[in-house]
Amino acid sequence: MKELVKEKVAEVISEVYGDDGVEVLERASFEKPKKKEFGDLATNVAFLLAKVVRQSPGTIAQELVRKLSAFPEFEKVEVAGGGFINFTFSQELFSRILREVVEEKFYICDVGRGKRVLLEYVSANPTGPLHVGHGRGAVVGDVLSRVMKLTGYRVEREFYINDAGRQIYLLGLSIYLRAKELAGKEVEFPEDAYRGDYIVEVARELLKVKPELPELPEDEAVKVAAEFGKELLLKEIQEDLKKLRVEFDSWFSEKSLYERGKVEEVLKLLKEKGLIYEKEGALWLKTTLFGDDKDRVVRRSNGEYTYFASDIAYHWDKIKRGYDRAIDIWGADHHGYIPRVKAAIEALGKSPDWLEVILIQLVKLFKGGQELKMSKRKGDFIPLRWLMEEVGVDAVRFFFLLKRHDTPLDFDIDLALSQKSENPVYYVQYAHARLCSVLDKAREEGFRPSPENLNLLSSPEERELISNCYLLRYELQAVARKREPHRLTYYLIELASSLHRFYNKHRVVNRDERELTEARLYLVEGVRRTLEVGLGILNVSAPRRM
RNA sequence: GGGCCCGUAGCUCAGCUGGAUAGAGCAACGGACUUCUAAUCCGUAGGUCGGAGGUUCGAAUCCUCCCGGGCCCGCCA
Repeated sequence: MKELVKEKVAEVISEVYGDDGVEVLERASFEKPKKKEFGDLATNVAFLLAKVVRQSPGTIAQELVRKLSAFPEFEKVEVAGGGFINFTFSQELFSRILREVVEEKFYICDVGRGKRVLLEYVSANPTGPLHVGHGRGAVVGDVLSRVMKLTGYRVEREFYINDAGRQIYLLGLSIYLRAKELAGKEVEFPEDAYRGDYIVEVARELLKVKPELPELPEDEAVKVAAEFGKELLLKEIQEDLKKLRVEFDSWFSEKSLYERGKVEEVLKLLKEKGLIYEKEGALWLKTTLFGDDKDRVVRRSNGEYTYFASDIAYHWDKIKRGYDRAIDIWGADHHGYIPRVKAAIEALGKSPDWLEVILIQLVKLFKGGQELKMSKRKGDFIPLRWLMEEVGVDAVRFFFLLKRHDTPLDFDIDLALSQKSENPVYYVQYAHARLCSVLDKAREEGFRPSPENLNLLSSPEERELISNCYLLRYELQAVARKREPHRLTYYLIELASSLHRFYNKHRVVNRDERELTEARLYLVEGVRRTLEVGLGILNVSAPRRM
């Protein structure tokens, strides 16, 4: 409907002010007004036009309104607030919108224009199980990818596996030491080793297939343990993600970058550009030339490459794969890392804006008013799997999207388990179940949804519902453009709320009024469908019965 | 010390490419079930949008400074 109104406004503006006026339309807002007295849609074009044609917003608005009133799609067009133009849609237009909601994929669009986007998320080290923070990033990435696809982007989803470097060595060492311990030997555990109980489990598994491990020379044993642990833990990560209903198109191995010589290759390239120098035995990249605070080491004086080096190679690989844009989703504690990666991208000849980084803030778990603490170092962090089992995947996914990704999230486990309206997941799911129940009941009584008399749906509650359904289209656009998937949960809560409001005020099935009943059933089907689609994008179930 | 993020109702937060009288949920109080799911709805109360300046027709939103909170500043990842 925004498109339709915009079209009519463009027509009128070009008639009155010529093509200069039409340009401001791109910047103008077409929004649902906050107050329902202001009609169904409002625009601020007159304010913007005022600067171009040098007349007062009020005068311009008057002029536009005079012509816009002629269109049959609008019941009323008026000026308010000194220059806003408020549109009240005709009943005929509402009927048209509802038919689209029921019969078409009204929520998809092409604002992405087929742009290719690489979305990288989770990318947890295969050195331990996923914790709840990873889960939040996973859900944000997953839902964002779905929405971007629906809005016309070509999205590929990737998980970067940090299967090289020091943390993998430490993983191997930790498993090896635990295995020795299990074999009854005294061991000393270094400070930076992984201490979680899962390491003992991995060691136990490894001993089953390789009982001689504790007797092997340490170098060899650590290597074996690292390889074994890495694969086992990666498999567990993949299982957790599957359980969380999060998918990827590709799994990119850091180690493969070394094996294919990609790290050396990209450093050579940067060296040829004169951006790498040697100091104190180490190799440095001149990231300060591109806005970083200081230059960064890419190869340490002991000959080992840093994590940054392989990350440069990784992003170089992304660049070469030809994406229009790359989006990385990281934990907020990595924010200090952004300038150097962007610097590297610029050093490689790409605009730093090509890479967008979305930061995911901390998740804190609360139960009985008490915070459940986590700390990865000590190994007593809260595993994502535990949370999924505790509250269910629907609640986990929905709750992770209840706040903007860059604000810390307090996850209330008691609330997630509650089966009352205070729990937003139940609130939305209940709306869907309720509608299914109405449709079933109506069918039993011989009523069918019908688009024959939609003009009967003229109450404020009905008009509001129709327009809220169609809003999904614009919410998805906003989610994609701003990269803010949490908007979708807020939208669904609002839609459910307007449904419950309608339901309490109007009876749907009424034997004495067949035409109205069937029109309302058509509306009910439209709302049900919209809820189903919205929950489907969140990948949260839409139950028929609760 | 430098950088990033945040500060909106008692609590948890939406709203931020400037727009009309700043919203929701929870908590509090008062109502609505012989009728399609009360797992719901309606109403009341609750605010110097951290503070001060600036930009302009208009600022919670943009800019500057200050206050308060979190995170990051390694030849770790």
